[in-house]
Formats: sequence, structure tokens, C-alpha cells
Amino acid sequence: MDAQLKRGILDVCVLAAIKDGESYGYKIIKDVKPYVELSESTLYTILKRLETAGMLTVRTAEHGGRLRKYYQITGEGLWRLAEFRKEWEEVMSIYRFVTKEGAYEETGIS
Amino acid sequence: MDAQLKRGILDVCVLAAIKDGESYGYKIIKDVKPYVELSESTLYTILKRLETAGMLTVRTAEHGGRLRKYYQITGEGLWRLAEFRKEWEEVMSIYRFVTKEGAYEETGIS
DNA sequence: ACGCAATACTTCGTGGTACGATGTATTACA
DNA sequence: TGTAATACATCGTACCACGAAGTATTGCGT
Repeated sequence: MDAQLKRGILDVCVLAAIKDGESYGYKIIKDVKPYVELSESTLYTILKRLETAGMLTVRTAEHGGRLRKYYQITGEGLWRLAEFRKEWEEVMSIYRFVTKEGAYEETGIS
Repeated sequence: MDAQLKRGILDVCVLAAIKDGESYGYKIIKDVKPYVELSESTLYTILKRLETAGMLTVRTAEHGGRLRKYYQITGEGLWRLAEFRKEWEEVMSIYRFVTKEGAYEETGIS
């Protein structure tokens, strides 16, 4: 999928991946993969961004002798997801504009 | 609307604005405005980009003593619009992932 | 006649962002 | 012993939306 089309969706995608309970980098990628291709470098950039924005909190814990960073969504993050739903109506209106048929098809004249 | 969410949509939006007949910069902005806010600097950047990509052709003509640039969509541009429709299915699948309810709501357990 | 809004196009700089490449380090398994 | 999988991090590049500012003409009100 086109990289440009992903922008603005990936952020909420990551938020959605942790909205039902905390998760960690590698798992997020695997959870999201069926829907969007997401490289590690992109993910960690996004996680850092979302943390700075206060949409998630980070907790470092040991797991199998290795350190893992667990990410948990905040109220701010949940609010962002809700906002996204509203923004989507606008997006759909644009989509309808882009895909609507020409004038003569629209009026039914053949 | 968020600038990032627009990326990848604005290009096809401009193509859609000229797909039923040639148009020019100022008119494109007015036609698209009800759906997306689009500044002049952004528009002309996009038009140049689409021209370079062979998705439209440009024709300069006088109109009311003033020069105007008319933009016409090419086969390549129409093909891009068709491709966008296909890409959209992917986008909707991502949207459903982002907005789907948590596991317990999904199973109907209350 | 004068000013100002609308029309029409152009250039520049900035900030945000996806991603490939690369690196580090540990666990698990053949 | 080595190789894949797990797990996180950093750097550089290219792309792009947009505000700001500029140029130039038409048309309308006063």
C-alpha cells in the first residue's frame, strides 16, 4: 500500500493495537500486519511520538531474561481514537467525491 | 482536517476534479473546497507533481486578457483513480481494525 | 480616478513522517 | 555451532502539506 495513504492512519492503528491491554513492539507489529505492513523503524518512531504526545505510557519489565517495553494507552489516546472516528466521516465524504461518476451518468442519461 | 490524513488523498482529489473535463487552478480549489481545504501552494505543488508523473497535461490559454493554465487528465491519471478505488478496500480494512470493539463486546458477553 | 477585493499563478522554507539500512543483544532450536 | 526469531534503537533520505510572500490583471464601488 502507498506510503502516503498510510500517514495519519498508522498512529491510530498502533493505538488500536494497545487499546484492549498493554502490548510491546514486536507483538504490535504482528497484530497489525494482517491489516498494514509496518516496519520496525516506523513503529518505534510512532511509539516515541505517541509517548511524547501523552497518548501512551511505557513500562520496562523483564520477560524471559530479556527487557521488554510495554506500552499502555492513556485517556488521551482513547480520546484520539474517538476523534479519528469523527474525522473519518470527512474522509468518506472526500472518497465519495473522488469516486463519484461524471455528470451524465449521474443524471441517468445514456 | 489533519494534514497527515490528507496525504495520498489530495492527489486523487485533484485528479477527480479534472476527470470530467479540463479545469484550472483556481477553479479546482473552489470545486474541491466543500470536501477538503486545499491551499494554493499545496495545489500547485500537486499539479506539478501530477504533470511530472504523466497523469495530466497542461495547456496555457488566454482568458479575459489573462493567461490561464488548463489541466487535462490523461489515461494514466484515470488509471490512478481506478487504482485508488482498489486501494480503498485495504484502507477500509484498516479502518475496521482501528474502530472494532474490544473482545468482550465482540463476543456479546455483558 | 483611486483603492480594494477577487482572480490566477509562483517560489521558498519549515516541519512532520514512513522507511530502508544498520547495529546490538538474547533466546531457542536444529 | 550456527542460524533464525525475538526485541529494541538510531541515522539518513525522500516525500509532502502548508504558511508566507510575491507578481500581475480584472472588476467593482465610491
